[in-house]
Amino acid sequence: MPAKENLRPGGRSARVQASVHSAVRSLLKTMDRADVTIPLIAAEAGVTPSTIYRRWGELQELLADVAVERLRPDMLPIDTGSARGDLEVWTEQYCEEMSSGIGRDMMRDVLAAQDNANACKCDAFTREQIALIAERAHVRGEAFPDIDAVMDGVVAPIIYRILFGDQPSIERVRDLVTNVLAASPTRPRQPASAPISG
Amino acid sequence: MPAKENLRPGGRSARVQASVHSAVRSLLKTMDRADVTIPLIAAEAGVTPSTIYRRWGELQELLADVAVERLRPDMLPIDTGSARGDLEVWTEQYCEEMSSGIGRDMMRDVLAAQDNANACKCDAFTREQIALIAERAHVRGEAFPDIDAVMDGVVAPIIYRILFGDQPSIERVRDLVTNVLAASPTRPRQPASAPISG
DNA sequence: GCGCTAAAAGCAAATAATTTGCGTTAATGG
DNA sequence: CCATTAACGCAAATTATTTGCTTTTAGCGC
Repeated sequence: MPAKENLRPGGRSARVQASVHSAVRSLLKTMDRADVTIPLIAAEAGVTPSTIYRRWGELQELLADVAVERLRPDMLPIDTGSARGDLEVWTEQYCEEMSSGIGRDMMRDVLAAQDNANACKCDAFTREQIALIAERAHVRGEAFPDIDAVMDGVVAPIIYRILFGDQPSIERVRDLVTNVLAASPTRPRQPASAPISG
Repeated sequence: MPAKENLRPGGRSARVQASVHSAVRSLLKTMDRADVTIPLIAAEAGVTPSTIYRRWGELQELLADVAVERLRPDMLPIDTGSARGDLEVWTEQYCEEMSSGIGRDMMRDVLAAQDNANACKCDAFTREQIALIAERAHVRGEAFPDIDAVMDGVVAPIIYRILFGDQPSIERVRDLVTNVLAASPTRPRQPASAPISG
């Protein structure tokens, strides 16, 4: 159970959490993640190791906790004037960020933790960004696919490739965007009239 | 650096590796993975802990090593007589296996390791299975999409959802298969849409 | 504000995991 | 069969983790 923003968000507790997070970020900048230990973080943060052990349990949870904060989008998707442009630009940026060494590491930290709440959060962040683009498209009167379609057609392939070895090229990313925009123009979810049994 | 099948695959070394792997599998059956430690595995396997430390470095690598073996497909994709049937049945089975508690854990172990060679292996396993289905389709004279298209359109969405919180429903899995078969009938890579009757 | 309660932090001792140096075993190659 | 050396076992040294207890302080009713 990562403490995070539950239980007693007041003064000292919050200060300790901030200090620990900051220590982790700082250490990860200068050393290999394999060499980062809880006692080291504690020293850097100016707290005792047992505080970290009691709050986060193990290094993995703490790293996931820090990573998810860094994966939180810090800006609105760029408005290019068109849905296609918005999605293309956002996707390329997202892909670049995630396939960078830091992005990969953060994603791994989030997925490696026992608690998958952080992974869900990352998914939610991404959906929110896409929802913003979709909303803008709607306001403009443009067609835009379902969020799930974008997740399946664009986000999932990018993440899969990053996690399982490949680095998606920019051309492939553009293809993914093209395909998802071509496939489901505006309808919520209606795959086809198929002979559904059961 | 997981030792695995490099360097001196002979008698004793191989025996130790097998014993350690078996010990890990055995322990994971009866206890929570959070409680599995290297000294415990060593005791179960009848080796000294330092042997494990020297060969695998850390628990995470050993777990990844064991997990990738369990993720290796142990049978050919079922031949249903048609490409669609083959892909549907294989996909459903794959999805079920991966979204089970054990499948999830194994995938997490593979992704959590520093060394991403194991993750690449998993990807390769999946591609091989799909290649077999594709080949059968080819022999039958049926259209079949590019392997990459299947990875992007079917495998990636399933894995993404499993990793990031959702469990894909069987209906969605069927939709994914339907869409990928409809989209790119036989050509390597052509995002165009043509009403083709197979 | 003031004190009460308990959550969270600190400290230090106890326990457990990891690393390391060195001697031994046994796979590999000639 | 012998030489070479990777891999193992053992045990001591180091480092990380857990835990019992004390102290600090946030949250809350008055």
